[in-house]
Amino acid sequence: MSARRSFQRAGEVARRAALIDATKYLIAEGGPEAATVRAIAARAGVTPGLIRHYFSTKEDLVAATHESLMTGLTEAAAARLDELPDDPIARLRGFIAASVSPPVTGPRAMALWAAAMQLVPRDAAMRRVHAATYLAFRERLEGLISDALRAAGRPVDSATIRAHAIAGNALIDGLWIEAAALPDHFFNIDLPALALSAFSRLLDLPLEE
Amino acid sequence: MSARRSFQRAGEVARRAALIDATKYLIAEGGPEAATVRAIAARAGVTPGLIRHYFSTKEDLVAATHESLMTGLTEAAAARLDELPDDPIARLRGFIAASVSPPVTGPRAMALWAAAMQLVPRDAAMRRVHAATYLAFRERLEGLISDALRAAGRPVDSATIRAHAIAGNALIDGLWIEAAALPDHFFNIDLPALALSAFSRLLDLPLEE
DNA sequence: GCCAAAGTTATGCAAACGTATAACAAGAGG
DNA sequence: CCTCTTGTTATACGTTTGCATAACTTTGGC
Repeated sequence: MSARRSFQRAGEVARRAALIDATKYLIAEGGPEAATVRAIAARAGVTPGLIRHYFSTKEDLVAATHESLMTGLTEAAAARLDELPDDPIARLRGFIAASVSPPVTGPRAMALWAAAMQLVPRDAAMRRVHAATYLAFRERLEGLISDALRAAGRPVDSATIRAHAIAGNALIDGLWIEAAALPDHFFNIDLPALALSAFSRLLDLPLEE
Repeated sequence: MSARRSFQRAGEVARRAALIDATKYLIAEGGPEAATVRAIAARAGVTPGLIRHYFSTKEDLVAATHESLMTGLTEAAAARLDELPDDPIARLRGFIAASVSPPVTGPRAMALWAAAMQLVPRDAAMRRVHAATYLAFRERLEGLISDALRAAGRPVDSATIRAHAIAGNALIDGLWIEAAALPDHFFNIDLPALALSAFSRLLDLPLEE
């Protein structure tokens, strides 16, 4: 009786990805309290015990989920970079526009991000992941800004560039957060155009088409 | 033995307020998962059963808490505006600086804000409250920007001012969120100075001292 | 001063939580 | 075809959770 459930081995990368995806889905859909080990396992098509086999604790899984989300957002913004020409200004323009366009914008990413931010102030692992991913994005932006200014024959002072990257990063973050939180109010606003216009004045460097 | 604990009747309004305050404190300090009925009751100086006497369910209490929080934040922000001097540029400068300074900055405010934001995408009531408070803040900023530009003898185009307010609001939000989330990376950065510098370029209007 | 109403406490319970441990079975190596 | 490894399931434990219920105690009205 009670035949043991049959299964297939999926390998570490696939299983970790499945568990992280399930966690993302559940948090986005029902908040962190909906992402119980049992619900995550059920959605990933495995039994709860397997979570412990790949993540030493649930906190680990949540931290890995946040890392996946943040790197995913950064990659989404940078994905089109390779398709762009070598022109540094066009590259900066594409990066900014992609950062405030779908799929980065969208209530799903927002809910996940907000859930993670709530843990950052008091969970050391989450803080570490967040610091690393935040800085990765900012340094990417900083490099693009530096290249663009240099190409425009502008002096490149590292402290100034750093300040530009911090402010620019904050501008991007604020824009996509607010747009995702209130889609109704931003539906008819051209967010990329607004972001590029603001960046142009921020850097005193024309970025609009 | 085990003498029953003595108590005083406090009335509905006082008890409800005490329970809501306790919930706020606990969520700010330890996140929603720290706000258990037992912890809330302990902090409010009552026993857990009393919560059920004033709120039919814990969800009721949490909803009442968020409503209290949001309206409180709006009132606090509005109150600050009246303390600023008459000079439009000084008013704008003071508003920006205050928006990226304590107590707005700080992990406590961040945790509360993140807890609320996380509910916005899937809770209609929260979305309504958030929209109202966000727009109230943005319109204040828009008015201050408009006054400052007018005082500087600059043309005031309403569409442009609106875009400036959206971008400025995003910049402020992004800055205080990131500073609150990663205090270690921002503790030696003069956030008000950075914000004012960025705003100066954004508006092409000198705001620094 | 007593009585009824209601505010408050005390106790208990069923369910769900994260985690630990052991049994099993699938798939690769020989 | 067999065997060993380990990915995976199954079961269980202790804790904590939200909630229900009954007992008690304060307070205001008569």
